[in-house]
Amino acid sequence: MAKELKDLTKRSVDYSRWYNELVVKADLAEQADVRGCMVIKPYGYAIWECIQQNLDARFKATGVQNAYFPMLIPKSYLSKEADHVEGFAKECAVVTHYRLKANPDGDGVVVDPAAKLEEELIIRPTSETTIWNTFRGWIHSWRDLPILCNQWCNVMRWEMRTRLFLRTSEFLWQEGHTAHATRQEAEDRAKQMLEVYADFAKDILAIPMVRGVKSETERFAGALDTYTIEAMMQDGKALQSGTSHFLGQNFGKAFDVKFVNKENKEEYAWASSWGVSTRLMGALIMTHSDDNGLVLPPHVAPVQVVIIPIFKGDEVDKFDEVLGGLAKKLSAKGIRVKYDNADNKRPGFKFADYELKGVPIRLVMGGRDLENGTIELMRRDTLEKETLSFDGIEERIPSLLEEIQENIYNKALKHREECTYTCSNYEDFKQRVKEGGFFICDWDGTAETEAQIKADTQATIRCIPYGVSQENLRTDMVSGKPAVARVIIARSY
RNA sequence: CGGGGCGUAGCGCAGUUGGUAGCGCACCUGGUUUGGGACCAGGGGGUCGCAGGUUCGAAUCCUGUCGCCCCGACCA
Repeated sequence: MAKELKDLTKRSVDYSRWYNELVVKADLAEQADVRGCMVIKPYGYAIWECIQQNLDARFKATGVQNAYFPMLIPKSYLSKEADHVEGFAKECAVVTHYRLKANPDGDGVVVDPAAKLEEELIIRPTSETTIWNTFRGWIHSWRDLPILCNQWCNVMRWEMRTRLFLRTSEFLWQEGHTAHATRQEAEDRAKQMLEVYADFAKDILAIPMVRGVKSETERFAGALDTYTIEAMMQDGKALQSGTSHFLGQNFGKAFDVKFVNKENKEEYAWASSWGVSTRLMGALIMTHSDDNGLVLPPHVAPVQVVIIPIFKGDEVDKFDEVLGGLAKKLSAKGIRVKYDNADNKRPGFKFADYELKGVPIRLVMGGRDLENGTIELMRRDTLEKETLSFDGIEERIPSLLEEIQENIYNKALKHREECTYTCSNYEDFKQRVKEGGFFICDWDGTAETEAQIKADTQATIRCIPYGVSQENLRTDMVSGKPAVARVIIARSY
């Protein structure tokens, strides 16, 4: 595996094949038999749970509460917001019948034509419509606002081409939906949640995110503004990792959600929505992995420390006592630790396997160490080995985990910075953008220019980034017209 | 929906001018091993995607059909 991966990355011929192999071999997920769908395996799901728990706590700290809305949406709801339906209509799975019957011409079952639904139901591609239809009954007065709701669920979008974690027909996500009495409040909430996402990505996933605003063509269907966090993968491509939308009164109007304000006047409610999905798993994998497999930042690693004894025959008892005790001490410190004394796998196999799975720290003790009172420590991020005194080793682990977390983040940040360029010559741009990287360019603000760039290079405007000066704008490199914004352009997943 | 490719054991593949269906990994049994993915011996497992056709004989040739993968358009 390691060798195969190495060859692939070295040649850089097929980053996506490397990615696919890694996802499968590291036991994260596999392609389901059902078209475009994915089976998330227990190890992959453990990482997702860690993401869920941490994000959920952050949402709640901002006053958000969890709720659940139905998976099936009547077709008529979807047609109420014009832009929204246009954006999603092409990728909806539709339920038309509610019953099967025995096949009269042979084996198996067939759809019972008598069980045709009067109104078709759509499997949710996102829940704005059904939630705003529900909000109508919840919102009457300014005193009912704001409503800050989130749901963890699955959604379905019938994508033409799918890729494990990055784009599957069905995916797991959270979608937050808020209703507010004022435009300002809704807009602030959309921006606030983007910050929550960016902080989470940095603190937990060790992924540096570019925050910014989408151009009109890249905006969510039905939004007035879409805010985004964009990460750079190791091949220099961008990955949109989370979005937050200011929806204005579009859904308030479409679903007739009105309230009486403090001045006793009727007004439509203002909305935001925001989401991140299992795509974050893809971001995690493609940001940090190396030739030996996955590299997990300690804060998302289901196993942070693995302890492996090397023993002959029935010597295992001696190690169980010493290393079992160490495992207990570490887990008393809140560290997720695994003691692997299985005798059906050789040590070399275990080393390679835990590296493949990205476990941040490995502790190994053999007969020599037992005599000398030492233990070998290896950190996954640098692959460096060190022999340390066994006594007090547990004191060193927590700070080392933090150090690893930070190092992984800094590595990713450095890579992004090294692959971010400013560019004002279109011929030069066309050559270089193929190789990947973020290109900071001045843009004339027109969709024509965006379309031209996409047609020539497959690259798109990722966002108008925060933290990049918008002063002294020059001319657009494509049209030569005066620029209205400084944007990041890149090829993306 | 366009352009390319592939369907042979659980997975990855070979199979020449048509002639007894094979290899590696995984699996099972026994033994020796165990400081970087162990070795030896033995064993089980396949209507060659499906349906027709040509032929004494088809995984192989022909026709049809179904499914999957890759590259585009669509997209978090």
